[in-house]
Amino acid sequence: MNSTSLMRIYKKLYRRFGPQYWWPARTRFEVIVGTVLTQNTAWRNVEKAIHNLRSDKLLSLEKMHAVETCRLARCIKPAGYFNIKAQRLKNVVQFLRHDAACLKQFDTISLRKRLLEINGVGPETADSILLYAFDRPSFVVDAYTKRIFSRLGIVRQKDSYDCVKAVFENNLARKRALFNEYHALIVRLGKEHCTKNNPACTTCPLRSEHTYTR
DNA sequence: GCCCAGGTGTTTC
DNA sequence: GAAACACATGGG
Repeated sequence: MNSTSLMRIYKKLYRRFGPQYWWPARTRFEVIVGTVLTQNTAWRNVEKAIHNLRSDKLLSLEKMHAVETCRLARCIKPAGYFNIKAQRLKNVVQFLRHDAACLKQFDTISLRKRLLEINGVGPETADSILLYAFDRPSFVVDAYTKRIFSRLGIVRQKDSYDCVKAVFENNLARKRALFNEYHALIVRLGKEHCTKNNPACTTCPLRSEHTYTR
């Protein structure tokens, strides 16, 4: 594996799919809400939950802080795990209310550590918040990333989150815009070509990247 | 009815 | 550490 491979793959995806304009949300706060709601959940279900939150005018830091957790849970029901996610949203809101003002002074690594201290914010959620809400160059690894790049022989399925993240961050220019577009394109590819029971297909833009050893 | 989807925390070994 | 389990809805 080398840096050229990752950029070549990126360019193939970009040529095929074009810009993805991520994260799909109207505000930074909505981005953060989405990162929690989409945990192990199909995005279409997250959209229903976001719609409910918008209808109930809960898509702001102070409104979400003020609302009762059980009402928040009812609102986000379509996104699944609603009791847990309602509490997780409350935890994130609490963090933002106390620390939003001084977040700018932290470097990306320190900010990531602070985010990971929030119960309900794991590495992927933290990186998504950093990249898509805070404009920090922190590469996001998700299930699609592992599935696609392990099939390409670039990482292993058993590799840790931080290991896969390092492969990308150490072999790409540390640019927010690149990390943003790359992850978005991986998700686009994953949804259309790399679901669990669809390991390879003739229209996959990366079909020529597979090395078949036997 | 079963499998899957842009994870995370807790428990247990 | 890492494996097993709980958390839950909606679409294919």
